[in-house]
Amino acid sequence: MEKWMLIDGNSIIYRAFFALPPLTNSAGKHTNAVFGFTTMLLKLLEQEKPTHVLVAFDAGKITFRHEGYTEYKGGRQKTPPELSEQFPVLKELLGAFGISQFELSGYEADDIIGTLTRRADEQGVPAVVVTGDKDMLQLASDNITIAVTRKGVSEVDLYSPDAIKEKYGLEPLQIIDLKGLMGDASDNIPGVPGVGEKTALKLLHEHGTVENVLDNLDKLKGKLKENIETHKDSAMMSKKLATIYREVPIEQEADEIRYGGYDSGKLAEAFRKLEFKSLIDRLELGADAGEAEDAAQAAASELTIRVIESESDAAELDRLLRSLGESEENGLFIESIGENPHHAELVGLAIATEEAVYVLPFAALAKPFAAKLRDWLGQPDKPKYGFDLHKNELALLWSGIRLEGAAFDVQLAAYLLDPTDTSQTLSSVSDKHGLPVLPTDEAVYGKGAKFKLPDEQTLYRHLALKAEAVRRLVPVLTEELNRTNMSKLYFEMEQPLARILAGMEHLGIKVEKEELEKLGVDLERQLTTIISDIYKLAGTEFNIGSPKQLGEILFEKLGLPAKKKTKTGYSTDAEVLEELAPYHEIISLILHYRQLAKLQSTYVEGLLKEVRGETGKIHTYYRQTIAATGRLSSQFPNLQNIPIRLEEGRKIRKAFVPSKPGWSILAADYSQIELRVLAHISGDENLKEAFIHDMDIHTKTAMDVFGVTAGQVDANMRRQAKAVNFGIVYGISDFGLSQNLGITRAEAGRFIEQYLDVFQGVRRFMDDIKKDAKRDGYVTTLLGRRRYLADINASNFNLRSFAERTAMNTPIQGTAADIIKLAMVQMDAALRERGLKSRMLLQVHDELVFEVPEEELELMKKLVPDTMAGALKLDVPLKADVSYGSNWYEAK
DNA sequence: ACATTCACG
DNA sequence: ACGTACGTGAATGTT
Repeated sequence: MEKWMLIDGNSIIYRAFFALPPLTNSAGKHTNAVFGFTTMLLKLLEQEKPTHVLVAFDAGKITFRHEGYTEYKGGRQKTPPELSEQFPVLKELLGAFGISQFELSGYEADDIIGTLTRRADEQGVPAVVVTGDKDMLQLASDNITIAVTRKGVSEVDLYSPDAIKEKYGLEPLQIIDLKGLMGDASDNIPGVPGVGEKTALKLLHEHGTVENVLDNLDKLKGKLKENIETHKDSAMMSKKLATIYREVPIEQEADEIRYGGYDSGKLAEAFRKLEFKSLIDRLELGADAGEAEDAAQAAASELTIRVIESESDAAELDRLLRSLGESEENGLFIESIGENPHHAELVGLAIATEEAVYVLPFAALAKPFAAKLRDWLGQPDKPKYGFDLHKNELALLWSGIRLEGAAFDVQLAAYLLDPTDTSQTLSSVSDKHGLPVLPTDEAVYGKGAKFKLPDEQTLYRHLALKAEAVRRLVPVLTEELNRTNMSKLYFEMEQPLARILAGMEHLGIKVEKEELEKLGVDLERQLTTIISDIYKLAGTEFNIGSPKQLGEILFEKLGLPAKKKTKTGYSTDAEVLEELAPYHEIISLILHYRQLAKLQSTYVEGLLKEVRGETGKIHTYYRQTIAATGRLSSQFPNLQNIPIRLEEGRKIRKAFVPSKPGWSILAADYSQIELRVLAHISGDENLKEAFIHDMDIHTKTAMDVFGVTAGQVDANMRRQAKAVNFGIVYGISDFGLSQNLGITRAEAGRFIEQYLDVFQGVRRFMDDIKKDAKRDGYVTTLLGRRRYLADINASNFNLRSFAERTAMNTPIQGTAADIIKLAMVQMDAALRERGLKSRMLLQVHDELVFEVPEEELELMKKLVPDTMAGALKLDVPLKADVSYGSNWYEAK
């Protein structure tokens, strides 16, 4: 039994575009409308099971409707570019689905669909029309059902003639009369002024058609009568415009829109390009199923996989080593379980060479017979081409196996090529750079609670495929780095840094548990008191840590004025509470509670959990491939956010001590590195001058912005100038600055104007960088690090503004990140060359922390700041301040 | 799994 | 008119 499904392409893609939040793939292409269209399509295909499917599109701008009424669809906003670019994508995707598409010059999608429904009626074939437009209800009949989207495009209401009767009390064809009277703002159909849906329905229930209403005008009275009288031509024309034309000369036969189901392979490929991962999973098109599975199997079957498990495989091992000796081309993949490499469980490794892929379970690598392979891993002159070698090196180190000789790291390179791409699995990197489909780890291992290693055969095959993917990605990414001028950045900075980080992390920093415990006891005592005080003031016990319960107490029970709201309820963040402080004494207690609770849970208890029993040290894990600006990040635990701003929290730093008695903690931090970078890249003479004379930059800014002398700058002026400087670095907006300073937007705007007048080079930089970003789609740091800005040309104000601020901030923050990374590479070399015992322990964005033996203290007090200041030559001097003490707190 | 809050530069 | 400061990670509560 035949069943047709006729889809109003334009209407659905428009609705989907406005209903879904912006969505882009990693190449920056907008995909939200296509995604919405696709989910709706899949749902309806499933629900309706049509034998024929057609998507109709409007063609061209002028249709026959414009002939009588040139304003038809006038006043419409131009289609946003984010949507226009999705039309060809959708058409291509429909191709992959195997779904026919029609468009016919001079006609709209409605007319094509109207014509086909007429045929369906004539032939007695059932059809469903899918649209976002209620006009189409006029096509409903015993054969024809209209599916109108609701809630964006996620659901549809089905209208049969009976359903229309029930809802409007009208026959399908009377929908045209309805439009004639009430008009349609979106199509610029005028109708009759003052007549909306209610009135129009009342008139039609009485008289049936527009013509009859006009014939019976004498039965009406007042303003309504007058309106219809004067606009009767408009009513008739509107009716005509709303009438779907059902005689479009369509040559195709029904057979040509027959739908035989989609080809999984083609659809999977199309979804992958669009990065519709959830849909791949939903249709089980993923790498663990169907075509992709076949592809993976095919790829694996083309590989020669040699498994080395025990001493009896010694011959294979020799072969591997010979292979590695003959050609330096290889691909190394080391599998470990767990995010934290300090605790990772090693699973196994695979090495791809030109002739075969060798796989060893980790147990085999640890055995005596594998000594030669372990040697190979540790030899700096034997090149390794790997994936996340930093993590590999660290994980192996804890098993006493060294990994040296990094020649190329696919993950690190992929990060430089697009630091905003958050999916850094080998499978996604491989996919993104055009290699054949690789099963995802999730497909092979499962995720979360379901994580499980598969049988050996599957596991070995997976590792082999990954090693082979690494081998094949190396030349591709090397070439990409060349093309984007990032080779130097990669080979001279990021790759050497990876090893340095692994060394710092493995070394760790000593923490006095007793010090933290002491602080913990003290905090506990204070918390107990404060909690009972809060309960007393609230008149009830509740969970202070629950924003929901706290909100109820403050804003309902105590009746305090609610300022901000979050998605889920009242906001109770510090900013809100500070404003409420004058109203009730409970507020300051809550703020104090929050502060102490944070210290206790995150810093006392959290850090204590991370101290290794054997050594009394904490080992953080720096991640080199996370931050979009090029900064490092720190995890397990984060040692880049140890309290310092408030004295109570700052005491936490007393627990961070040197690992050897008599040594010191030495810390050096860059002074105003971001503003110095700005002075350099903007070339602003005034700002450069300020740094060349090493002036207090906030005082200098206050002098220029307020037009006063140094002596006239008071603390408040300096504070405001400091906020302006922060704003400049973040990509200034008057609103942001006004929020920060608690002043009006107009005042903030004047500050900014004043600033940009005095620092005209900065103004030029801000303007130029935005222009460059719009032209190129990315911005770069001084050393050529790139960041793509997908939304820089968006029509959505918010998205575009965000991208513009990012365009201004990234070169500044990113260049500062480049500089300290360079300093780290140089410091590491300096310590080595001079054979010093001092060790670099931590990096906190603009600060480096060392432990230093007594006899090297004098030297390091000079070497560290000099190296940091000299890391990169700028047009302004760089400056680093150094301090030291018996612990990190004292090094201030 | 997601939202809120808050610690750092 | 739009409604924001840039970049992170961890703990806790809620769904």
